[in-house]
Amino acid sequence: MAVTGNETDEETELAPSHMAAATGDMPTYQIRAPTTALPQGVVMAASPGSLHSHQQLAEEATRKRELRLMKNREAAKECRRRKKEYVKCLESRVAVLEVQNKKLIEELETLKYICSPKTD
DNA sequence: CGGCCCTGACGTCAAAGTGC
DNA sequence: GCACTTTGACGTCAGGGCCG
Repeated sequence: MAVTGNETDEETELAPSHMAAATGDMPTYQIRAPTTALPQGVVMAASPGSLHSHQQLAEEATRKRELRLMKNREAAKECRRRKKEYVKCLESRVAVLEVQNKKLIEELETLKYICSPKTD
């Protein structure tokens, strides 16, 4: 997956694509998986182009709807899974940055002390 | 342009938590 | 123990983006 030039090493984390559009600087966590096999129980349409009665058309519509709902169900699960992963990723990054920030503050205090003029 | 995928929003449900 | 609230997972819909 090609991430558009975000150079910081730790910036491989995921971000919602539409949020990325909003903020303009976050990589996407949307990963287009290769088209997966249909879950069990899915039967593909039969005989396109054959004559259809009203009932057949209705059944076809129902079948299509159920197939769409099932696919969307799976997509929603996957979407939530990725989102949780993304949040975890952000949380761990926050933890790292907090430690880093603390160290920098300590370093600053040390340098201030070293550089301060001695008054006695 | 139609079909498909992704995801935010919303409603529902069950389990866990809380105050009484 | 019970009523109420919170939390997490789920299914569905709507709408935008992508691709052939």
